[in-house]
Amino acid sequence: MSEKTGKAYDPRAFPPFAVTVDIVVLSVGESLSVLLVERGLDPYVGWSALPGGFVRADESVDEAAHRELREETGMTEARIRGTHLEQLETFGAVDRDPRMRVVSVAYLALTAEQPALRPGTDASDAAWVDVDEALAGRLAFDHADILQAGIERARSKLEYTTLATTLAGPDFTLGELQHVYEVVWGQSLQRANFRRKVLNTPGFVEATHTRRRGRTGGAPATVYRPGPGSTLTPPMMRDDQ
Amino acid sequence: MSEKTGKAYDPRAFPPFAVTVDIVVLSVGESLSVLLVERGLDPYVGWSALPGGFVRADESVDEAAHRELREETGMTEARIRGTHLEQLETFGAVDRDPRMRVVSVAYLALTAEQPALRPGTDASDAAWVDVDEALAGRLAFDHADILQAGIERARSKLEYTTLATTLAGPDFTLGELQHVYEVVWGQSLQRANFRRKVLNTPGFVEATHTRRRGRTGGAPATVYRPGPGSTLTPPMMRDDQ
DNA sequence: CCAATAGTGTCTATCAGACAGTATCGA
DNA sequence: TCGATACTGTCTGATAGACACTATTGG
Repeated sequence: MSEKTGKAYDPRAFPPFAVTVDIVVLSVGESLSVLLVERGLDPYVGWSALPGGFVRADESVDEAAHRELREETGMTEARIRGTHLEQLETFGAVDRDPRMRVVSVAYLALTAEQPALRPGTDASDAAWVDVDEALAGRLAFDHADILQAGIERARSKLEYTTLATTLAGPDFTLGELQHVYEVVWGQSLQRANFRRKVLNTPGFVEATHTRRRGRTGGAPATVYRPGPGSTLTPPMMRDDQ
Repeated sequence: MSEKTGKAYDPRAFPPFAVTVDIVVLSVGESLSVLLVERGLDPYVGWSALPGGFVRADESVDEAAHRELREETGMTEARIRGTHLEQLETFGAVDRDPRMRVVSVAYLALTAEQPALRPGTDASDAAWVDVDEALAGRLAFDHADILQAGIERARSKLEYTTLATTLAGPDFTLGELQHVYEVVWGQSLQRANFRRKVLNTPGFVEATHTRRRGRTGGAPATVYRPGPGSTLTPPMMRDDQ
């Protein structure tokens, strides 16, 4: 940071802000869903909101995001390690919180399937909600904007990174990985072309030489795990929208 | 934002933060350069720093970024309108400012050529510095990290958006546009292929039906202006690095 | 003339889109 | 047997990489 050069500086002269983190935790099951909590306090008491909280004086903003992910989602340590967390965007409108001036640093978390929410923890009021439902209903504060930004970030990240493997779980079949793409992008892909792209991209996936049977019949599928690569060049293509 | 659900809430119980904006203003002349100001106050007095300042109580963070861009760069209104400004990333390490807890929301600005810095304004101490020099020398606070993030954002944005036209100026020849890519990416491109890509991408550029003579001989080049398109699908290709 | 830049054309390799076809499972 | 899924192969069109060639300027 840097104040306006050449002017006198007095820290107390500048308005105090509260800084929070809010986390868009996305997961792919039947459809794309987001983790929401029910607010127990004013304002917006009883409304659905993204998990999050105030940044403490002795922790960085990134650390606060990790802490809130632990405290508010009830995810196990192992599940947290398999979760991708990145900074999304900062929301700083003047009136976004009716109580006081609050700037929120939003984060995006991508995690496999639906981690079991542990009852009895701080996350006992957390629930997975279909993103379409979440956007159609009412969310506290400007959380609908934040959720929208998170979804769009996730959509574009699947294009040029291997992050879909994080959403597909510790291991997965190519059919399951394709399902992740189809659910996040909201469009169907051609099986043969999808397989060719994934298997011809070095470092995307690694075969585990085991097979998995589906529930509805069909030949058993090879199980893969995430490969060492992180970027997709050229990217996975999707129809413009 | 949302505090930890189910716990008592008292705004005064949460630590006060100062919130600043810092702007990475990039421009392409002979090489890629960044606008730096010399700090006139402690800490880091006399050091180079990114332009920026505190967010006021009655303005949004985005508004603060626009205001600082006006106040600290000495750019004319017309130049400001031709400048791209977007949020980059938020830096929130605990000890990034020795005085107090400061969270900085960094912005990236892309502007044409080197706008004349108006002496006698707040920007009288502002100067364009080669980004390599800026990164090799010392910058105040964590501004080297912020600059690095800005450069990388600019590099990737040229791949999949038409923003290079913003850096090339209100109008430009294809040679000038290619020079923007080569300077930002630090690699040379094949002329014929670059021309084909630009001209075959609908909405990238529009011919003005005027021609411009260079300084070192050569045929006069057609002058283009930015087209209505904003995204490049498929993206402009560059060698991995 | 030469150097430098603008602009065009072409061959090739790669890759995405589309789709046909075979193989292996559960019911 | 049938429905469903896994997996392979192939044709075509679009496009990037590489490079050769001509045209027009200043010196």
